[in-house]
Amino acid sequence: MSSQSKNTRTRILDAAWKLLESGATVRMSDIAKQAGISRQALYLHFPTRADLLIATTRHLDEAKDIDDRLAASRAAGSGRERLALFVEAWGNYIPEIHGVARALMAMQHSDDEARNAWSGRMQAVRIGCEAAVAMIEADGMLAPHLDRDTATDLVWTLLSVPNWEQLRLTCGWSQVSYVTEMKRLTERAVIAPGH
Amino acid sequence: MSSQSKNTRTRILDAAWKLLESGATVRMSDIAKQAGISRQALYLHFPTRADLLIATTRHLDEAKDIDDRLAASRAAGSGRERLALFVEAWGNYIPEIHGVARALMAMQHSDDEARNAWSGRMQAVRIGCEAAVAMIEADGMLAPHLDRDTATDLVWTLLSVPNWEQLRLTCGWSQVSYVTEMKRLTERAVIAPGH
DNA sequence: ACATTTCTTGACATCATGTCCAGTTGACAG
DNA sequence: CTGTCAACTGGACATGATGTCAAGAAATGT
Repeated sequence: MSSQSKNTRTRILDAAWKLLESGATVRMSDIAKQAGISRQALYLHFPTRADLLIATTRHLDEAKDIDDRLAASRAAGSGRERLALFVEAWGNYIPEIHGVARALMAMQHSDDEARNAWSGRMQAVRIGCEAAVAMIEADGMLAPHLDRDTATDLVWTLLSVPNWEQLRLTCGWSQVSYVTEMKRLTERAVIAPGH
Repeated sequence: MSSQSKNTRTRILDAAWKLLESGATVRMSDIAKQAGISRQALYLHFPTRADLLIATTRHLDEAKDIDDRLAASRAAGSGRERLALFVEAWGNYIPEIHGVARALMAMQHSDDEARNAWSGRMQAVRIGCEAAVAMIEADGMLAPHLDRDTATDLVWTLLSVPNWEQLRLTCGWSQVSYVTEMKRLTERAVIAPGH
């Protein structure tokens, strides 16, 4: 892979990123134009649209240091704190990836590859949820009627991208309100009353 | 509109209903075949796919008496009870309309008409949420940091179809668990602690 | 029996993805 | 300077879905 090829690849990913960020419907030809190459050249780098979108999310993850940001919650001294830190990290990451996420979710229904890619990424988020829930459980603060899996399902679902879309875009909440309210809501969902 | 025409229309809607219920991807030609007519005849009754899907939801609403079922929560003696009854009514309605809902949500990104239709239906659900929240507020039990709109947004978001899909299909929850947990969760989300 | 509405058949337009191929350009090696 | 290789271009084409159009068949009502 020559350096020119790397440049082109990066130009494509940046172009896809920029266009998707704007929220518009993005065709392969739009991305090609934005990257300054022919539509066919896209297919020399990415065999399908799904591949391109998936590569774009990885590109974004790298650029935005998502791993580091999510890992920050590991420093927490309590389960409750860890949950709050995780909600903050993930909740503030959503808007940055929302354009790509949206495109990938829209393809889920028709494309297996896209579905697997997105579900894999969400599974990673679930692991973060589980770690916080496990710590809460270790602290003896897990709501009595919940087991760890169920509690993880709950937190994970609360933190889904569609929920962010609804509160933030449909209901018009600010990002700060969203994060604040999600911290409270996830706590109340899984931490035993009275703690 | 002759009676034969009515019959055909109904046959189409029933065909669409049945196919969508199965969860598969449904083309216009599939619906035509299932209804026993030509693909072109569909367009004599419904100008576009979106129109057909929208008509199918209305057809379902009628067949399933959704209005009566949602209205049942109006008999509640307290805000808390009203919320529980609403969660139960709507939560148990979701699986019955899920096939059509799924198709309509998938079209949202590309079709204005579909987006408006779906958003209109969701707005009706929001009104049900708001009624419950208003009664809770009147009972003096609304969580102190929430106003009525914000609390309604929260309950409404918790009860969204994507959340149902995630818990029920992705996480494998039973319908009973979903409803039970949603009752608890919506309560904890909007009712002041200690009540 | 006639007229009108409904439905069928088949051809066609459109739009996006993805494939194929012949030819061009640019960099680098000998 | 020249030949080679890889990346890229341009154009044509296949596919699959929605939606349109027009000519005729069939059923229905009067």
